[in-house]
Amino acid sequence: MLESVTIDNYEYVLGSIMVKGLKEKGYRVLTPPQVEALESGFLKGDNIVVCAPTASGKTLIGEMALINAFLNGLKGVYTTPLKALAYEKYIEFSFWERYGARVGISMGDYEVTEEEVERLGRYNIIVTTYERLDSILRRRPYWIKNVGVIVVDELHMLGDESRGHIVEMILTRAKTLGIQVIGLSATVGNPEEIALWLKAKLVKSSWRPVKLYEVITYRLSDGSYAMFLPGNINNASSPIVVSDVTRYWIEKAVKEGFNVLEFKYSRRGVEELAEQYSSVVCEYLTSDDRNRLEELVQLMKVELPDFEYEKLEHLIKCGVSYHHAGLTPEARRIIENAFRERIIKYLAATPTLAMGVNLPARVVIVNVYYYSGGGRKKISVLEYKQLAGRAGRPQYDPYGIVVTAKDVKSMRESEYYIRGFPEPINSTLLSESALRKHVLAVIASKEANTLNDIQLFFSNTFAAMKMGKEILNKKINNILELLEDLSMITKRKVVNNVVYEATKLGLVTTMLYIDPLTTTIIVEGLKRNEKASELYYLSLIGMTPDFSDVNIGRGVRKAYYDLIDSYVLLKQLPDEDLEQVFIDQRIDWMRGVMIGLILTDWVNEVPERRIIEKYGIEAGDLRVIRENGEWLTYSAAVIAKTLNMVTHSKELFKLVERVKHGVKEDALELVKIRYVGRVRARMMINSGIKSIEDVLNKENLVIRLFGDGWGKKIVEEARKMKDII
DNA sequence: ATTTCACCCCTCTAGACAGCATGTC
DNA sequence: CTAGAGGGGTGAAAT
Repeated sequence: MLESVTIDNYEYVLGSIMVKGLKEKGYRVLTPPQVEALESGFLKGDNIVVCAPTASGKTLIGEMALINAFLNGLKGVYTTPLKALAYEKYIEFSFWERYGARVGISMGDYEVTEEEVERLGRYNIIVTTYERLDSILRRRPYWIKNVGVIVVDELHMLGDESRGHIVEMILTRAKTLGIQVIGLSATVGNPEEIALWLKAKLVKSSWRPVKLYEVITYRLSDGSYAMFLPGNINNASSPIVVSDVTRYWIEKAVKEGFNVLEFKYSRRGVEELAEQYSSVVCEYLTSDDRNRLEELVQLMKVELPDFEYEKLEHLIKCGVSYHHAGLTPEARRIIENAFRERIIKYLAATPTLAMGVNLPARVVIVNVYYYSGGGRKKISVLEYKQLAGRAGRPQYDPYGIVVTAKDVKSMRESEYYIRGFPEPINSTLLSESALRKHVLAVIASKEANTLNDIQLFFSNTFAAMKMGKEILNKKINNILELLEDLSMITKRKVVNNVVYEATKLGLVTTMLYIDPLTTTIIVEGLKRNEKASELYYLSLIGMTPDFSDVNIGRGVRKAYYDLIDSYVLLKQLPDEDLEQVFIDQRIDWMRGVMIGLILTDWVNEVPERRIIEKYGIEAGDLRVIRENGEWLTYSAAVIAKTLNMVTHSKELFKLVERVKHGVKEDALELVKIRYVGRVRARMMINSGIKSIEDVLNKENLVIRLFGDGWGKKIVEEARKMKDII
C-alpha cells in the first residue's frame, strides 16, 4: 500500500493560501489522478485532459485551476452539461468567497442580456452550462481577455450526438483565444487524440475510491441467470444459477442493509421493474423502515401533484421506486434523497440518474439493450462504464458490485463490457444541423467574416483534425449556401475574397440561440396568414427542430386524426405543404400538431391532470413542453417583430406570458402577483376580482377565498406591486 | 342477443440545453 | 437487423 499523498506535500505548487482553503474545506489526502495532474504542472498554465473514473476526484483538479487563476488575478470558467450540476458546483465553489473570490452562475434560468453579460465581468469564478457558455462566447464580452482558464466538466460529452458540437465550439474558441483548458473526462477510447487536439498533457488513471467487482451475468435458455460472483464474495469461480438476479440482490441487500440500483433504457421498463419488485422488498421491511417510509409518503403527498403522488404511493410504501424524466424535478429530488439515505432500497432508473447528481449504490444492475429507430441495440462500453461507475459509495461501502448485462444471453456478451475498451469519441460538428448553427454564429458574432477566416476558424476544430480540412471546407461551403438561401447571411465579393455578413434575421437567430431552420419554419408559417389562432402559433413552434421530442401516449395521435383534418381545413393549423418548403428537410408536422393541442389546452386553463390523461404524457413531460413552448414562442415573437409583422408579434408576446403561466388572457395581470398561479387567478376572477386594483379593494374577499394565511400574503404581494407602479 | 376470449396486428421504446421586447402613459 | 409487452380490433365461442 502506497503511503497517501497529502495536500501539504504540494504546498510548493499550490501555494499557502490554496492549501489553507482546501484544508478548511476538509481535504487532506490527494487521489492518484490529482497527484498526477499536479505533477504534470497544470497550475503553470498547461492544458490538461484528465481521464479517470467517476468519483476519482476530478472536480478538485478543476477547482484548483479556478482558484489558481483567481490568485493570479484572472477569471476561471467552469462549464457542465446540466443545470443541476452547474448549481451544485456553484454552491461548492462559493466556499471561496471567504477568500475574496466572487463566484457567479449563468444558465438558461437567468437572462443573457447585455447587462447579464456585463454582470459576469465582475466575477472571478463563473459556473455555466455548455450552451450558456457558447452563447456568452458568441457575444464576445469585453472580459473574455481576463479569462485564465476554462474547465470543461464531462469532456467526453464532446462525442455526444446531440450536444457534443457545443463542447467542441467552446474548446475551439478557447484554443483560438489562447485560454488554458482543463478537460475532465470519463475513460474514453482515444484520450491521446483529444489531448493532441487540445495540445494538452494527458493524465490517465483507472483509480477508484472504492473497489469495483464486475459480475459477469447472462440469461440461460430457461430464463434463469448465471452469475460469476467474485472470489472473495463466495469463493467460487464457476457461476451460480439464480432464477431472478434482481431478486437475489434485493434479498441480500435488504438483509445486509445496502441498496440496489437497476438501470434500464425505457420508462415503461423501469416502472415495471419497480412494480415487480415492490412486493419482494415489502416482505423484508422492518417496522422502523415502515415508519420512515410513512414519513416519506407524507412528504410526497404535500410536495407533489396528486396525479403524480398517486402513481408512486404504493411503491414508495414498499421502499421501492422508479426514476425517469417523466417525473417532476421535485419528485426526482425526493426519490434521490430517499435512496441516498437508504429509505428506498431498490430503485429502477433510466440513465438520467447516471448523468446527473452523484447517487451511488452498493449494487448496480445494468441492462444493456435498448430500442431505437425500429431496431434493438446495445449500449456502448463507454455508456456501460458510466453506469457501472455508480457502484460503491465512497466511505460507506467496502466495494461496489456491478451486475454486468442482466439481459444478454451469453457469457461472451457480458465479458465484452467488462474487458472491452470504451469506444473512441468523434466530432459531431459536421452534421448539417450542428454546422449551420455554428457557421452562422461565427459570422453573426464577427469572429470571422471572410471565407478564409471562417475556414481558418474551423480549422482549429476537432472535426478538422479528424476529417481533414478539405472535407470540412466543402461542408462549410454547402452550409454557407444554405444560410444564404435561408436569408441568414449575405455574400459580397471583395478582390480576392468573399465577405459574409449576417442579416437581421441571422443575427436574431444567433441571439435567440435557435436553429436557422427553426427561424425559417417560423417565418414561413407566419407569412401564410395575417393573423392566426393560438393553436396555429403553438403548432408551428412545435414543428421546429428546436422543440424536443415528446412521448405522446400510445394511440393518442391516431385518435386525433379526424379532428386534425378539420383544423387544417379551417386553417387553424399550418398545412402540411409547409414541409415542402424545405427540400430535404423533414419537419415534424405531426409532433407540432400534438404540441399545439397540448399547449392550447394549457393556455386555456385545462387542469394539468386532465391534460396528462388526455394525451398520455407525464407530469415531467408537460413541464418540458411548457419550457420549450415558452422559449420558442418568445423566439417566434422576436422573429415576427424583426420582420415587422406587427400583429403576429403582439399576439405572440402575449402568448409567451400565457404559456408561462398557463392562463387565458384575462388572468395575465393576476398571475403576476407572487403566490398566484393559474388556479388561484381563476378563482379570483370567478369571484369578481379581475385586477391588482381589485385585490386591494376587495381584500376581505381575497382572504375569504384563500384563508388567513395565503389570503393575507397575496394581498400584501399585490400591495407591493401597486407601490412599484 | 350479449359477453367473453383467443388471437393477430400495430405501436412504441432516454434525456436535456437554449430566449428575455416595446410603445405608451 | 437481433424484442417483447400492451392496447385495440376481430370474429367466433360461450353464456
